[in-house]
Amino acid sequence: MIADTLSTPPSRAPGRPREFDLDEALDAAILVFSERGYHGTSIAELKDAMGLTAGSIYKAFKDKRAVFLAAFDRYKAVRAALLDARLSQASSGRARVATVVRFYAEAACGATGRRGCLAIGAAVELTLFDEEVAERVGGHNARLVERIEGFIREGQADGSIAGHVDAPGAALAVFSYLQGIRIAGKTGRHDGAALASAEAILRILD
Amino acid sequence: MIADTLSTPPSRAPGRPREFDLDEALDAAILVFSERGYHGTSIAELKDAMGLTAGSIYKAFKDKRAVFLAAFDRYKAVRAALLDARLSQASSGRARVATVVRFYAEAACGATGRRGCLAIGAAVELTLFDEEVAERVGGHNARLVERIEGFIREGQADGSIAGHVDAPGAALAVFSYLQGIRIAGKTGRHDGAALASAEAILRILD
DNA sequence: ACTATTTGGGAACGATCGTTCCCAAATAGA
DNA sequence: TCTATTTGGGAACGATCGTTCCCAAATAGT
Repeated sequence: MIADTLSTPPSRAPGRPREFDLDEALDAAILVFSERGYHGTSIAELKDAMGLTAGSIYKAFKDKRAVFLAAFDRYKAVRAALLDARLSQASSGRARVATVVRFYAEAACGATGRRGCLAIGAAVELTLFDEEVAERVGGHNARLVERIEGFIREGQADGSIAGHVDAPGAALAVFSYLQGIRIAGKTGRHDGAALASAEAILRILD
Repeated sequence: MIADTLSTPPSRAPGRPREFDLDEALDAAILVFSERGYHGTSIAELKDAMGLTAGSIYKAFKDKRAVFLAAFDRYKAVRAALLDARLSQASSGRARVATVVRFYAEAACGATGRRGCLAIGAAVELTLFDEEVAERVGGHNARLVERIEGFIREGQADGSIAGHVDAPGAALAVFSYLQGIRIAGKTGRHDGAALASAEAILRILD
C-alpha cells in the first residue's frame, strides 16, 4: 500500500504489473453501484462492467465491500473536484450557495439523475448496519452542511445574504434540498422544474 | 382476490382460515424493508420479523417482490392517513405547507429517522430497473408535488403566501426538502437542527 | 538463469438465496 | 360424514451468491 517513502522514481515493485487502470475500473464500479445499489450488484456484474475477472478484482480489493468503499471515495473525490472548480468562480457567499444548489439540480436531471447518487444510495442502503459506511457518509454530509453554513455566514458578512437568516437551520435546509432533488431526479418527472426549484430554494437567503 | 361483490356478511371462503393478520405482518415487513432495503432483506429475515414460515408467506404473496409492493402500499397509506389528520387542522395555505414540512422533519429524527423511509429506499434501489415500482413511486411523488403546489396557490389566494412566489418551482423545492431531510436523518447527526431547517425552508413562501 | 513475487484467467467451493413441494390441520358445503 | 379447498410448518430444490484456489504469465532482484 504505502511505497515511495521518499525514494527516487516510481521504482516498480516486483511481480507482474497490473494491466488495468484502477481508477478506470472504479469509474465503472461507480456506475454499476449507483444504478443497482450495493446489495443489488453482484460480483458477476461488477466483473463485466469493470472488464476484469473475479481473480483480478480480489487481488486489487479485499472483498466486495472494499470495492464499494473505494468507489465511494473516488465518487466523492471526483464530484468534490468538479464542485470546487465551480465554487472558485463564485465571488460572494450567496453566489457560492447558489453554485452548490445549481450543481446538484443539474446532476438531478436526465440520465445522470435517473442513475442516482452513489453517496445517497450508500446512506439509504448501508448506514444502519455498517458503521464504517455510516462514519464516512455522516462525515461527508456534516462537512457539507458546515460548508454551506460557512457560505451563508460569508454572505451575511459581504451583504449578499440577509442578516436575519438562521445560518444553521438554513444550511441544513439547503443540504436537505440537495439530497432531495437527486431523489426527485430518480423518477425523471421533474427535470423541467429542477432549475426553477434551485432558484426557489435560494429565497431562504432573502 | 375480489369477493363480496355486493353480498351479505363476511361469508368466509372455504379452506382453513388464515391465522395471522395481514396488516400486522406487513407492518413488520415495512420495518425490515426500511432498515435493510429490498435486496438486503432475505426471506429468512422477513420470515422471522413477520412471525411466519416461508410457506405461509408464499401463500399470502406471489413472491418477495409482491411482499415489498404490499408493504410499500401499506406504508404509503398509513403515512398519508397520519399526514391528512394533521392537515385537516391547518386553516391556511401556508399552514398546510408548514404542516407537511414539519411532519417530515419530525419523522427524520431519532430512531425513525435512522430507520429511513421505505418509499425513498424504493426510489433509490428499484426505480431504475423495475417499471412498476418506478410508476408507483413516481406517481406518489408527482401527486405530493402537485398537492404542495396547490397549497401554495391556496396560500397565495388567502394571503398567507406572497403572490410573487413561483408555485411550481417552490413546490418542487419543498418536496425535495422533504425527501432530503429524511436522508439527513439516516446519519442521525442533525436531529437538533431538523425542526429549525423546517422553519427555514418556509422562508421560500415569503 | 534462477528465485521471489504479483497478476490474469477461470474453475471450483460452500453458503445462502428465493421458491416449491408435501403433509397435516382446519374450515365450508353437500 | 365425505369432499374440496386453503393454511401452517418445514424440508427440499436449483440457482446464484461472494470468495478462494490453482496455474500460467510477467516482472524485479540476484
